[in-house]
Amino acid sequence: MNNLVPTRQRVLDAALSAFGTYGYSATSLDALAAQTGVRKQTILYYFPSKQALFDSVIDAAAYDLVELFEQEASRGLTGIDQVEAIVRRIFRLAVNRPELLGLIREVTRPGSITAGRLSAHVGPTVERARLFLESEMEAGRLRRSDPSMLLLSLYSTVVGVASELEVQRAMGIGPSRRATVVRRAELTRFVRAALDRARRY
Amino acid sequence: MNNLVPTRQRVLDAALSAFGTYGYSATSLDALAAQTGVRKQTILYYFPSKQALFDSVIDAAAYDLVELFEQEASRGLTGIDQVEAIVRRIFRLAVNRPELLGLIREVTRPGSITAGRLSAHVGPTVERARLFLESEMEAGRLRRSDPSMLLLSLYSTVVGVASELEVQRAMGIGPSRRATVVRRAELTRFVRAALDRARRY
DNA sequence: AAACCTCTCTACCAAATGGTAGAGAGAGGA
DNA sequence: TCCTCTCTCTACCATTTGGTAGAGAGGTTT
Repeated sequence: MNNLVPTRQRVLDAALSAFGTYGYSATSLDALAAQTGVRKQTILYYFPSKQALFDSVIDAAAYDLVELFEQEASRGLTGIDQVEAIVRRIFRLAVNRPELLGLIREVTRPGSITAGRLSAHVGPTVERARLFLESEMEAGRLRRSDPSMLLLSLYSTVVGVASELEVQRAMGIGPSRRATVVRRAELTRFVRAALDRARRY
Repeated sequence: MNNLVPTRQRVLDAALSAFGTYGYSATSLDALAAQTGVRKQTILYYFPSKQALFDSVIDAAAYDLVELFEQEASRGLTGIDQVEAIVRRIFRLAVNRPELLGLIREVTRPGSITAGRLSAHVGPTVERARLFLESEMEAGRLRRSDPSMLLLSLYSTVVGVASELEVQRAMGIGPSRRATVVRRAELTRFVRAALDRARRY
């Protein structure tokens, strides 16, 4: 069929999308096969089992994430500017590839099977981010606090605001282009306010 | 068996726990039945289908949530103090009943089937929270911004920090009692910093 | 006692699911 | 030409899943 993209990659793409949107259990190999325009056994030719496919999907997603971070971090910004640049990047990611963040949610859920795999990939990048925050605090460019905790707060806030579409709907925030822009602007202000070093307590 | 708690309630409890931890698809009625010490058909006697059971679970969870909020909001605190009280409450909830927040995640996921049901229940409470933030901004007790967006940011941050255990592990934050206390304290500082009205831009 | 209601059970079932076995088609090298 | 390797297919299978049908036990009402 579509020979521009090799079958294996097409399966991987469809799997990322489905796992990230509906979750591991709610995604069947048959559905995946139908979506890819191939038979289920073709999938099982490239990936020995559903779990193996999931692992490969995680690997691919982790690669994309790490690359995104390293690329953004290599521009040499400092303090809040660097944080804001990352926030913008994640936001764009949430708009363009919501399944990717959905997949992370799926992997990091409490009852997850494959907990450690993602951490193993992104671990060094997380550590790098932590060190960055720490040194920026040291240099007085960020409010002083526990860097790990700050990272966790940032992660929760950014990924949540960027991807919790259903919650947004419940809060009366539309999915329009304009609302998205406002959302990002407000998120940036929120993060800036939380990070700014000029505190009085 | 356990006749202190009626069967229907025991099924509901087990279902909330399982759905919130593993998700809807990953939870089978058989597993639920085994956990409750009852046959699958007994479950289907009380709830005509799996989906109906899920709906009932959502109703129950929404009731608990709304009650928690109304109770906390009726104490008449103002400004950041009120926000902080709610944050503490949600944090306690995340520690004591993590499945409940997990269930919300499950319901609000993009590919969710039963999206509207939860919103219908918590809608008025959300609106009340929004009005509170708005009036507190008006009174100059909170940093001025879009109340809906602020609510979203708060929600994401608090629920995330409170319940993203796996992410925390990846960031080197242990699950110990002490770490939990630190986590809440840091979260409070983060939120306070973001909400405090004394901004310079 | 008879009828009824509430609750839980055993016995099934059709469909979907992840996975196995192996055939066939096509390309390329010997 | 023949062989081999890569890839996708058809055919099949055991298990699990949500759900139906209906019996039986125990209590309450008539």
